[in-house]
Amino acid sequence: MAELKSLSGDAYLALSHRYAAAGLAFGAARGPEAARGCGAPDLGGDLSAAPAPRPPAAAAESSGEQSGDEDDAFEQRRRRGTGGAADARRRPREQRSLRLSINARERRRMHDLNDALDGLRAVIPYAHSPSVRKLSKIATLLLAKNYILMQAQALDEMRRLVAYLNQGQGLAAPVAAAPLTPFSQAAVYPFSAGAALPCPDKCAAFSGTPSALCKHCNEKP
DNA sequence: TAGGCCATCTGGTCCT
DNA sequence: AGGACCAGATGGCCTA
Repeated sequence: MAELKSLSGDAYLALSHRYAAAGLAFGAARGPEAARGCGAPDLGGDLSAAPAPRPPAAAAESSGEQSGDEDDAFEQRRRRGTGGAADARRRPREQRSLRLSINARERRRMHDLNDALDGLRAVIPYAHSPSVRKLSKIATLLLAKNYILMQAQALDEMRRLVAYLNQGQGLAAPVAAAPLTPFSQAAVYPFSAGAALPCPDKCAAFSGTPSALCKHCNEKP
């Protein structure tokens, strides 16, 4: 997991593939179906599967129904008098109904959160095959963060490349370069007109390392 | 069996 | 007052 936290953009694809294909660190042998037997309601299971069976405590869901477990827990709290200050002012029946509605709301909220996480998983490039275990919540977030960083890095590199190409074609003037640069290139235009430094120097001037996207950077000296 | 991951319940806090 | 959000506690399921 630590590797996800410090992952650079460059390493993202390789790692995401690793997680997807091998399921490293997330339990390779765990199939998508096996992963969620656990009380995981609808969203707990894999995205396309039918809702997994629920445990008794979860069966009531938002219907406001009470399970036996929840009844017991409620009774225990009532006897202990740990219902909270607001509850203490209410009649038991009222307390209970309020508690149920709060629980249902919280359940809904968590389901919405899980929906959003599923949406995030859907757009993160990693293997979505049925044989691959679903990303955990934390892995989803970390992978998404690294994916964003990687995209930003690629975008930055593309900008530099476009700027370089424009200059090489004698289009160094910002006005002439504008049609080739979809973003506000003028503000970050890397080279002054007429500056004819060797390519690796130019690339290195902005990233500190030669660009992988620049053919000159990859040329043998 | 331990550890990871998860859903749910719960009380507290903040906001409208 | 009611709803949203949060974090801690608890218990279930699964894998190594």
